[in-house]
Amino acid sequence: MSDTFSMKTITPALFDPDHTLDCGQSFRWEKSGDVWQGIAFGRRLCLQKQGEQLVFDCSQAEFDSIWRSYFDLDTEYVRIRQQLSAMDPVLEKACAYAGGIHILRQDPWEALCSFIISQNNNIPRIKGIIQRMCETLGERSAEGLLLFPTPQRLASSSLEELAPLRAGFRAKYLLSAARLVTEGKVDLQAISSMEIGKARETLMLIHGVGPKVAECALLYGFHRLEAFPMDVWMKRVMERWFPDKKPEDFGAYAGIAQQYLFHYIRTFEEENF
DNA sequence: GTCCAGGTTTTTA
DNA sequence: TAAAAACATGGA
Repeated sequence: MSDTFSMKTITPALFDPDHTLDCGQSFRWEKSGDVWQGIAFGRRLCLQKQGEQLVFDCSQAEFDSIWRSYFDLDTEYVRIRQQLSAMDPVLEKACAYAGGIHILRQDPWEALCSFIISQNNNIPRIKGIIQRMCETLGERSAEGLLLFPTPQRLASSSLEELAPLRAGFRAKYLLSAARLVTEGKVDLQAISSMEIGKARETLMLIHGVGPKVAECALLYGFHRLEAFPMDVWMKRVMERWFPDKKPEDFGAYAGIAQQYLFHYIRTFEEENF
């Protein structure tokens, strides 16, 4: 954080980078000291809180063209939280607890790969595999930043070439994704505007993409806020607090409800309330 | 050594 | 069809 000239400071309503960048939706952000650092859409960003303010180490132009959208700063989370809170007392608590989380607008391809890797895996290892994937197959930007590998680069790799990633059985799933995407059988552009059932069906053409990974890709990669990933934690949430509810009962912002509840129960369990 | 990790595929009954 | 087991890897 040096050049004050290129700083962009904002005071967003309750947006919390700590919650947002460390809640298991993205895997290329690291915090050292008070500063978050990460790469997205070919740009690197340093970000830190200063009291109520949020300091972005970038120009106004870059903030407007990339980060405003990436951090989803124009979605009305205050209104959405009010709407969700009114639905249910537990959801109200989750909103109060985890309401600083925004659903990032990540690159669809990167999010898809990330959640293929996430299956039956833990977060430190997911981050490691993605890091090695970038080091092994990613190109460098003009500024020397390590970019996420393209589908084309991955599709032209053999299983042996992917061995250094130590992705285990997931390596063949990544290849399937890369091949179907480059062949156009899974058209990421088209998925963005598909009816959600059709979008799920299309993503699940990939060998190694089941309902949960498809749902994560839709929520975190395509910003489909009605998507509701049902993992082991969310199954506990549903059994314990919403035995008579189904994901679609949470409405158009089910995905946000899911993210808040996920964060809520995980902390809840860890701290042994 | 055993268990587990934001699941999916394959095998078995 | 539904329930187990297998799948790679590494940290606790």
